Amino acid sequence: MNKRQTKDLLYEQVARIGKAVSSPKRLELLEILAQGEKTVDALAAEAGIDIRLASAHLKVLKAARLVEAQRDGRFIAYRLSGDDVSALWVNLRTVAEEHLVELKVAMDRIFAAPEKLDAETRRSLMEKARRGEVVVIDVRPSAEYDTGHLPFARSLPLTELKQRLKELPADRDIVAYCRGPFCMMSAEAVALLREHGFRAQKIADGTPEWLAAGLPLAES
Amino acid sequence: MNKRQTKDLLYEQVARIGKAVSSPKRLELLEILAQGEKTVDALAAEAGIDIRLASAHLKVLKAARLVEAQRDGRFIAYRLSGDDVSALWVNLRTVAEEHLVELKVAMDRIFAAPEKLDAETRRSLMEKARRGEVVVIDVRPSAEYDTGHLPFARSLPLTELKQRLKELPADRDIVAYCRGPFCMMSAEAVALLREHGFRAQKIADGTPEWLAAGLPLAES
DNA sequence: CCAACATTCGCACGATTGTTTGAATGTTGC
DNA sequence: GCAACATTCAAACAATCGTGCGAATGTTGG
Repeated sequence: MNKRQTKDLLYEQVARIGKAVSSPKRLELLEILAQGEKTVDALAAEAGIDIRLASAHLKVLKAARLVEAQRDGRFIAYRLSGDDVSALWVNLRTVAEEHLVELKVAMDRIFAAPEKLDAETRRSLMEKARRGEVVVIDVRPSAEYDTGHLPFARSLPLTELKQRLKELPADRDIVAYCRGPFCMMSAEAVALLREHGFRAQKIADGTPEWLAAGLPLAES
Repeated sequence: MNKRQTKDLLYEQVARIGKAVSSPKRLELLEILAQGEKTVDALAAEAGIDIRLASAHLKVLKAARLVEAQRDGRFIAYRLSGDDVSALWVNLRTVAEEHLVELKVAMDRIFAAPEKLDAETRRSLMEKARRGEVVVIDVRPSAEYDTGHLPFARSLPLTELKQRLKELPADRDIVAYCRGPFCMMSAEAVALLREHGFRAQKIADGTPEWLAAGLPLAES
């Protein structure tokens, strides 16, 4: 085998990963899976697609070894096959945000305040949360919180927020986060909190971004 | 616009990046461009494709804003549009190496000794090179060396190596590197050096890997 | 066996992609 | 205007993909 054929073979393998992440729906599935393992049912519902289409996309992702499946009773649970896959999603999205003007303007229009964090801000937020100066709330479904969450964050799912407002302090800053920059749950939470007189703001980070930045998550 | 349409729009933008990196040839072009800017001619020759096909692929990469073009006299030079693109290439290749068994066995077969480096080894290598305990040689074309190279590395292109063997010490370890894990130039250099009695070994890193690891490059 | 979850198959439609080839067109330096 | 580099166009072929839908098939727990 000559040099060219060898090279072609190598790049072809990497392109398998590229092909797997070349579909919007598959990217959405990856982001959802970055929040923890899910069943096909849950994934299809979350992504707004037919369960059979979800199954087909998952098959592609599995063939590229980006996800793995494990049967759990009557269900089959899918999960990312490693933290590096989560990091790849963050990397792809970051490159897109950085270079694609269309994405920039779309995000500016949807999310009024971006609240991107750098390494310094992340550490200082964690410090303030540890000292109780701010309250960090995780507004994702509690199952995703259980899989892993920001240190010192408490679980307060968006669906339960309205009923549990009294658990929050009115005299301290509240910081909400959800799945990441594309997720709208934290924005909705902040809107609701401000309506009720709380001092609330959101951050763009989710657990994948936190992890990709080399910071630790908390479990349970 | 409802929530679903909004989400679809966001993921669609990220998928533009995914589509751009879903072709083996485009990935090869990206890796070549990660070594420094090149003309269409040079890229086509390096990747072993027709100049018109290279032009078409570059058009796709430009549409995804992964590369930029600049006219320089009669030539048009292409370059990556940022270090994050180089990091994306490293990330994609790493995920592929980590998860795709086919790629693992192919690389084991081609490159006998992988010589992957971790953060610790990288720093210690740089230290030893600084103290002159080892000689680090960059066997890429000198133009690529000029764009950026590992600190304390000296340029010794593979094409000139045979004629310049007397410049190398016979009593010290020689470490060769080239474009990265997929590049075969350092392996060829090591084979040639050992034939002539030198103590030589290669490392898998190229400048993109060095950069992605957060380490500095040297210029000039 | 039944119910629930997941996958597969077949079929369809439209759309896109990669590649090759010949020819023409732009752009620049001289 | 000529030569050199780059891009575009047109045509053609094979191949793949996304999607949607109906139906069937596996697999598991009860």
